Amino acid sequence: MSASVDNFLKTIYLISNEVQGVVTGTLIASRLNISAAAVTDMTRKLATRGLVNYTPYREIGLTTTGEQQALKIVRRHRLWELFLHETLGMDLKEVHDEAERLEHHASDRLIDCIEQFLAHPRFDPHGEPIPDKNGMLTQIKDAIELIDATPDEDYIICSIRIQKSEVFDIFTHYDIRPGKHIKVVRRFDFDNSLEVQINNQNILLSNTLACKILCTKN
Amino acid sequence: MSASVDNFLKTIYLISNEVQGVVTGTLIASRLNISAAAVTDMTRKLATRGLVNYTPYREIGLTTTGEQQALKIVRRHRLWELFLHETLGMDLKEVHDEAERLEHHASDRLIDCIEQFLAHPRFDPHGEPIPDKNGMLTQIKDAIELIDATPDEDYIICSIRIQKSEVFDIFTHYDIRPGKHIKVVRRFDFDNSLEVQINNQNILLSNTLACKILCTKN
DNA sequence: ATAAAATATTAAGCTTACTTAATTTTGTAT
DNA sequence: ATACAAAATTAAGTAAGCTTAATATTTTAT
Repeated sequence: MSASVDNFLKTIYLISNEVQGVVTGTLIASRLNISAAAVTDMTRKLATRGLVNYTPYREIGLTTTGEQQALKIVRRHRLWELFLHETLGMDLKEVHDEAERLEHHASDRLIDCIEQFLAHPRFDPHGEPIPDKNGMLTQIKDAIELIDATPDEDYIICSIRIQKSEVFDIFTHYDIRPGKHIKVVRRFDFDNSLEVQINNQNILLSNTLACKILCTKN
Repeated sequence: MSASVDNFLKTIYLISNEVQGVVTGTLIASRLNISAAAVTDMTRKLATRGLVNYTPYREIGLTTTGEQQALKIVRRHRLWELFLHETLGMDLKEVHDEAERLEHHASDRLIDCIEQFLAHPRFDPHGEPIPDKNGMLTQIKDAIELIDATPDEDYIICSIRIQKSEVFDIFTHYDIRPGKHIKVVRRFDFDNSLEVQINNQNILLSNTLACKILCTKN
């Protein structure tokens, strides 16, 4: 698979997994910064390869094989992002573009090495789930707000809701971010705030903050 | 620069740095697995870009700019090889092919991160010198055999001479390999063997073994 | 010195992944 | 129902990086 094909499949996958994600040619074109004509060309080609379902003038969709391929690229992308950020200390703003290129040029073997090195992470640094080798991903839709977590059980943070920079600073300060383990130690009913354990520290979180943290049972 | 151009310049550089390295079109073609015609095409193109010196039917050479470019790719290749082996635990046999692809697709920024992560290494896992950001490299020709090292001074292993597998096993066992720091603690004149310090251990090396280790002063 | 071998070049053509411009189809608003 | 806008398609063309086959030049061996 070429990088172009990879990106094409990945883009269709990502669009169709957005809310109201309708995969139109113009949308693909604008995401990939190519012309609509190029999209038609590629779509026809990938249809003959059995990777996309295509009827002229109709919506474009992935076949099962196509989706598997797309998930493989998404997996590669998210593992690279996490690795670049976590291991090599690259800034969150830098990792996307870098991963965008590396995802096409690492062998399966290297991707496995990275996954192992990172101890089989389930979420990338943006909180997006990382598909496993079989394309399975921990659904964010199974996630709950930390405020609803069962006390004393181990959770993993999936993502943190879009936030103002001051709120962002609090999370950064306590190193509260996707992938981290977290446990509710105590609930304070009088103001619905929580005492949580994370990074071997106990921290008090207001109700507002606790609602911003999405997590899944470990 | 495209990957094709990168590889072309790198190949010329590597050939011309071999013993009796005469850069002929057929040699380039066979190293890159492309036709001789493709080599002529590329050579003409790169000549107009000022990267190679070209006179039809004559030997091909790099301009100063071309050599700088080549050194940049060599640097990337060797840093990747070391990183894949050292950090991600990939086998020495696997790292070349992997680095061969990654070298073209990492940003300068990522390469710097990797270099920093590895603490500015001077040799790759095969013992080849890694060009620094300015294209300077620690010359192997400045290297001496460990047997000739001044006692109590700090040396860095550059490379280890081609060896039988049993000898290889000894070096592997004591983790004696390129990039490692080593110091001669004592010389035994009666059999020209050495006691050396490496990896916080003192080890006895026969004269035969000590002659296989090439090193430079730190 | 010259023929044969080795090497390099030229010419023509291919594939991939695009482009723009013109045309067709579809969806929508009245 | 129909006109129009939006979207998709087709047609023709481009650049990079190759290929093979034919041709030219250089090197080597006698």
